[in-house]
Amino acid sequence: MRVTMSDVAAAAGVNKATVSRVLRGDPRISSSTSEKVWSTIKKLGYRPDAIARGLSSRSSDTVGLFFRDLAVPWAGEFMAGFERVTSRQGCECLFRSTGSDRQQIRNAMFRLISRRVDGLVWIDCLPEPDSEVPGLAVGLEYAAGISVVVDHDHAISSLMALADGRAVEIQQGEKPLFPGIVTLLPRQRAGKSGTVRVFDGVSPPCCEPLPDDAIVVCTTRKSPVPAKGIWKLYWPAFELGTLSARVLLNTIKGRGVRPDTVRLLPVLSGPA
Amino acid sequence: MRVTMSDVAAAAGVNKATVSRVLRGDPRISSSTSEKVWSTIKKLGYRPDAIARGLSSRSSDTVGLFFRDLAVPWAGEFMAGFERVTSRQGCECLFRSTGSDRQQIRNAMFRLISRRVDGLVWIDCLPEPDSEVPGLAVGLEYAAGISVVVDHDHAISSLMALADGRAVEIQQGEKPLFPGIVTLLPRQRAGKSGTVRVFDGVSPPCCEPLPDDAIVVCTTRKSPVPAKGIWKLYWPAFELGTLSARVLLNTIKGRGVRPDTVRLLPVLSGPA
DNA sequence: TTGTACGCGTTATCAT
DNA sequence: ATGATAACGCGTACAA
Repeated sequence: MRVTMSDVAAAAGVNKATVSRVLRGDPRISSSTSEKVWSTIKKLGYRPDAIARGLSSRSSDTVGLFFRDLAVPWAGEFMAGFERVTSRQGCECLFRSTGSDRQQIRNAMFRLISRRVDGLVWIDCLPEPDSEVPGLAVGLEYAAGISVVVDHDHAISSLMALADGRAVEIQQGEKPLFPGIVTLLPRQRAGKSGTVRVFDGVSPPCCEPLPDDAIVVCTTRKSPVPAKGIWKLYWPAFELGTLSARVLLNTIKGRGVRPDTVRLLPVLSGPA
Repeated sequence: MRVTMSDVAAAAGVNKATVSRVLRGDPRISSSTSEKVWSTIKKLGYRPDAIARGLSSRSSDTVGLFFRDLAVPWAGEFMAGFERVTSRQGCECLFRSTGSDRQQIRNAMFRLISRRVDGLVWIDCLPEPDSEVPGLAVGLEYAAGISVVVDHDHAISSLMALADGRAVEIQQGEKPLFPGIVTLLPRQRAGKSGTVRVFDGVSPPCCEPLPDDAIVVCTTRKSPVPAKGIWKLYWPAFELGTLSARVLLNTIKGRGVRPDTVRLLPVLSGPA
């Protein structure tokens, strides 16, 4: 049988409520009682039960992550960042891969809500309006609420600066890191010879750029390192995770977060 | 206020216990009562509370995933596979990135146990012995329990078959998919000219192989597609996820699973 | 077939 | 500063 709070209370000769207060660090507990309780806690190897706590406190220190598609290469890195922040706050994370079917998404959402999640993160999909808990959109802008996104404009600026008059060509695969970024490319003539070739979601065909050319691959920090001599446009997956976690936790705690969009800057970095 | 089981019972004019039985599909409930209860459930929009259920049933329909390093490119794909199976069974998944520090790992473990997880998956790290719940090792073999791994021997066989007398060279990056596979390579002379060059965790330097050569990249299904003309050795991340989930759920349900190692075969597939 | 009553482990609200 | 006790929402023997 597991050691419960009652066991501790009995062994320490105090009331359950007192134990609870000691655990929560209630200031109006005498240091003698506190020590007594703590020592019995350690002696008995007591560990609080998060489920029971959730039942009576009506919240669970748990958040849910909804991915439209979990099977993207940056998912792990994002979650790593997210988890780093939440775990320090004693908060656990559930995840779901939802796909695009609205009904399935809602089913998944209700399941998590029945788990009393304190908040939901919607990654590359739009928050359902009636989620009953604080929500945060990641990747897609969401005018009706809070969202964290990567700044595509800044990516374009960096590329144009690198091009410095040369032509810029962007090639994207099925699952690009910067979806739709091509439409942001200015429609101007190249003033210099040479081309900046950008590969997003596809491997570059060759790694030795021609003399005037520059090759840029879009990648996350932890992806397998591409060969030398090429530029990297980092899509900040990890940072997106840590930032999302901070924003969500603040929202949950009710720290003044109003509907807004937070933008993260992708970093263009030179060849090794 | 949320709709609870008592509300449904009161509205339907029956006892809480009856509602509970209807929900669990207890056969000894009259169909008339059952219909009555179901209709009130829908009318009131009642949704069962998983936390409360967990408290009284002493289990939570939740499992935990421990990654030594969550920030690997295949993490999402693995989780997608895992989640596909668990979600169909009404089971939710928590995740943690633990790193290699033993104490931190144990802390995280105790946190999840206090959440009453029904089982734990240890991805690329060894299960702690006193986890109190069923465990499953993924990636690393774990003699003392159940593990699911990718068959490195089979990978080598496939490569040797492809080489067919040519030399085989394997280059690995910091985070290879097949760690340690180089040591499995047979130490025999090449009988033919040409080389099979294998890249695991690093991008191939060039994508147009020499006439006699063959280029192989180790990858998962959903990674950005490498250029044409090269072979792929698939590391079955998604399948590893689905299989792990099945094995773990069976273990939890106590379906005869004895200490054993399940091996998944990587697939070597020709150039597009 | 259905109702009663207690237990699950904690938090919170009264008292004292 | 601490104790007693009632929620919290559900599962489940046991009774009817």
